Amino acid sequence: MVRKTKEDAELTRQRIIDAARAVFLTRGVSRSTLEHIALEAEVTRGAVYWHFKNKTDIFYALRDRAFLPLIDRMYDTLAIQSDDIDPLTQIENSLCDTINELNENTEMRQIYEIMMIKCEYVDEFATVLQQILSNCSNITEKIQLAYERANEQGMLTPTLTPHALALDTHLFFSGLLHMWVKDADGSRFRHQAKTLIQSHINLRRLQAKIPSSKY
Amino acid sequence: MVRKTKEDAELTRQRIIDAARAVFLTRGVSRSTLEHIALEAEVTRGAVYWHFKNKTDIFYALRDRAFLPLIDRMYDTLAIQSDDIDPLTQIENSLCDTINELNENTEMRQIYEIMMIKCEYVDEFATVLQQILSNCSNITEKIQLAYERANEQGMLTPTLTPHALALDTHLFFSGLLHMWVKDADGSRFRHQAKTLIQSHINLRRLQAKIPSSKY
DNA sequence: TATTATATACAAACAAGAATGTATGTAAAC
DNA sequence: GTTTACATACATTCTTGTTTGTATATAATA
Repeated sequence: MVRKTKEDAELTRQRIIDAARAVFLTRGVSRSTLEHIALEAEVTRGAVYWHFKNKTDIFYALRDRAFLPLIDRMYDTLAIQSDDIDPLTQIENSLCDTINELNENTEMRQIYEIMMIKCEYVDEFATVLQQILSNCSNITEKIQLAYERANEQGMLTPTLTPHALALDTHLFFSGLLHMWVKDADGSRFRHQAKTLIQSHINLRRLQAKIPSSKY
Repeated sequence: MVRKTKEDAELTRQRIIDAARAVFLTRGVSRSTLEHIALEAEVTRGAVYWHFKNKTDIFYALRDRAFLPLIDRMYDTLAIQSDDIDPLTQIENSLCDTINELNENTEMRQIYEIMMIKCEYVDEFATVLQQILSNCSNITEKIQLAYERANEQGMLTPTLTPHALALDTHLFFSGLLHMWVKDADGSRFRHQAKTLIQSHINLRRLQAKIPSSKY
């Protein structure tokens, strides 16, 4: 046997990554061995070592396949400036879109779960955290710009500055993502994630003046 | 040597727990061995095995020493009903108080860091997550009650229901805690945590009607 | 109170199994 | 013919749990 074509080799590589995802998810990154992964991928450790330097290398491959794309996507949808859609709805859509993707894309959902609650951020992994933080900063900036646009259009509560609103939104969404992931059975957060996002954004919309005494 | 008094034994037990905290923090829970912990505590593995069943047992001891107390404290400060302090300020104080405690109490801060980014929630640890989620639910309920009181006193924006507001606050604070922990150098979130909390609460306060055209 | 028995609080040694990385072998693609 | 894409075998290191040993605090007893 052995000595597959280039296409076959790429296929085994993907099989190993997929296997790693499954194994990481159930055993956590640290307790997963290359033997586990190889077994799941139906290859030997030899194949794994051929395609990857070590477990960390596989972890990074996993991250690149899902974590970064989703962040990029969020970044892009926020950066669009359109006259058709108001900035607040744009933020709302962007957040909802991310939740949607997690709902529909099993791979992405599982990788997020691994990175959030099945990985210890020490040594080689510590840098990953900083990268995530950095990406978050960029997103927050984009959100702030959207709030500024909303403000210029007079749609925003005057209570807080766009900067403060953006930070608050960022923290809200961070919390939501964490809870969304941890809420495995969906009873607490997953089923109402979109409602939560809508509420969060609505709180920022300038309310039509309600005549105080009428009604 | 050996055969210390009961007090001496309790002291070594504490030394082991403290050592575990230091080791977990730098190496992560999975990569920490009982040998590491014993070395840090200046005892042998024999002592560790005398006081604890295994590593998981030590982890739970750590959690009980800091994680649960802080949650309880938050719960208690939220549950107080006083006429002296308005409910919104009460929520604000409760959140700020928690952040304060993390700032001042190194042990608590480190244990939170371990539990948030240096631990993999699989197998024996998976249940811990569910317990945390459950505690969070209780806290959210208390926050909701406070918002309801604020509402009755007419201090609340009518935009959202107390329930929705409480969920939003919970998610905000979850996100803040996560970012606070990850922001090790303090440049992004730690230094402005209280400002963020104030902003978050201010957004809920019913604004004095601003004459729309004057200035 | 003095003596003895027993349980305590560890240290040290041991045994066994994992896990890792590397080295070697090999058949087929190029 | 050479390189690729693995499988197999090997050596080493790490960890863990258990077992054994032991000095002494403490309780029991006389």
